[in-house]
Amino acid sequence: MPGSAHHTGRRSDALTRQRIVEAAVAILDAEGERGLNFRRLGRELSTGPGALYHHVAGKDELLSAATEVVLADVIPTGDARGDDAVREVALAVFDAIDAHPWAGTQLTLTPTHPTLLRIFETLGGHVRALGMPRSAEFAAASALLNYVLGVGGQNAANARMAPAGSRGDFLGSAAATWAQLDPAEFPFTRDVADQLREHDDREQFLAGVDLILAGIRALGVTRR
Amino acid sequence: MPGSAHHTGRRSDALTRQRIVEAAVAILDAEGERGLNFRRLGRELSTGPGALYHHVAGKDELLSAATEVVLADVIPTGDARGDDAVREVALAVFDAIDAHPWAGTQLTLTPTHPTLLRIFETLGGHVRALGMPRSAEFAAASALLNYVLGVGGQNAANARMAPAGSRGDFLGSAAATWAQLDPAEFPFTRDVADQLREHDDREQFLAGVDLILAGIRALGVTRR
DNA sequence: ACCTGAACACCGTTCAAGT
DNA sequence: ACCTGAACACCGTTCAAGT
Repeated sequence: MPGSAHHTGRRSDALTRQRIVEAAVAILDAEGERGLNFRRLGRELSTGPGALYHHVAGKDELLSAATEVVLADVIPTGDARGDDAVREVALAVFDAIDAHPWAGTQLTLTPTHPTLLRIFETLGGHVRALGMPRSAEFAAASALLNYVLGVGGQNAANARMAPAGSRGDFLGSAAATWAQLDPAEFPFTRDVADQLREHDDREQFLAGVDLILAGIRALGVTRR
Repeated sequence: MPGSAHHTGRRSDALTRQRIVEAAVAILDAEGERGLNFRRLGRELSTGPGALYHHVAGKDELLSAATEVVLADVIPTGDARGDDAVREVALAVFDAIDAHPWAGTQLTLTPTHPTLLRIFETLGGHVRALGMPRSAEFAAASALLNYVLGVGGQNAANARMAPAGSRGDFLGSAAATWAQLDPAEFPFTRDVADQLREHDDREQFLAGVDLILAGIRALGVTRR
């Protein structure tokens, strides 16, 4: 933090793109997509809504920038290889969306988001290292990305329905609903109601990643 | 409409929930989420926006009902078994979302949508028939559903960016962008740019389903 | 009971006027 | 150049008044 000696209040700081995006992230984390609007954001930064347009193009760009902020640094660039490397990347994205559900919504809504490209590249690199035929790499990396985004989107939607720490209640009542379904029409869902109540989202997410990884080995890997 | 003494408007039929939902589907199919609003819908049905609230609770319920209309009947209840049955269900959902992208967005946004329960049940029933251990069935069915929803969400987002028949151009220019990426930073994505241009969405979707199915066989099937 | 459409409460965005 | 906030154009929803 270089610069000014007097640090008396936030009003003394100039309005910058970075401060706007950070304030947006704070509002989004605290209240979700619904809480963010330009009047509210202006109030938070002690200015009017119009001022923000000197630094961001509009709401879409603001949401995109906020998503970038919370996702850009989470993709691991460690030295893990093979299945573990894929798991590590997938989990990092899962955890980031779990912490910032609105970012998950955003990613599923904007297929051109720069962060998606970086996730795809990282997954693809690790998939390539598994030794599939070239012709199957693209499909495998896409499958992993789409699965991660699918879970992220559902996670974000669930967070919207059970915002606070009411997650347990939400799962519990959903499980109760499942348990009371007509056994003739919903035999499977009824049977797994207990597993819904007790399951761990993160573990189950990883189980899905492992399923795809096992499929890659079974279908695609050149002999080892 | 000559001779009509009591009915002064030009509306030929009474306003019903079904007619409203059908008109909404028509607008959504023609112009996407952006084209649907209560004033427009009222105009289409020769009435004011307020009249619609006598038949639908609000916009959320209207979108939910519209999604149900285009997805309820597509889930196959045929006599396919095993992997083919799973593929059939997944493809049916894929095709429905491909034909009505806004419905894909809706499904990824509302995890409690009744259609999701039916898709989950159907997938789960077919997964169970594969003979996995009970403890793994829930995770496998969830993985399939999340993958289907992930692809559906991305598909819907792509449709929003390339609305008309401009899909080829969209893919082409995306592939061109990928081909020009920095080979040091994006080696994988750069290499698969050609595959992006030439790939078939439906085939690639099915490849992902097959990956998960192969994983189920490799990891979970009881028969050894 | 059903319908009507003006009115209300928002919210993204613009722009003339200020510093 | 940057900021301000009133104003504009929407849009979901409500409601008093009509049939």
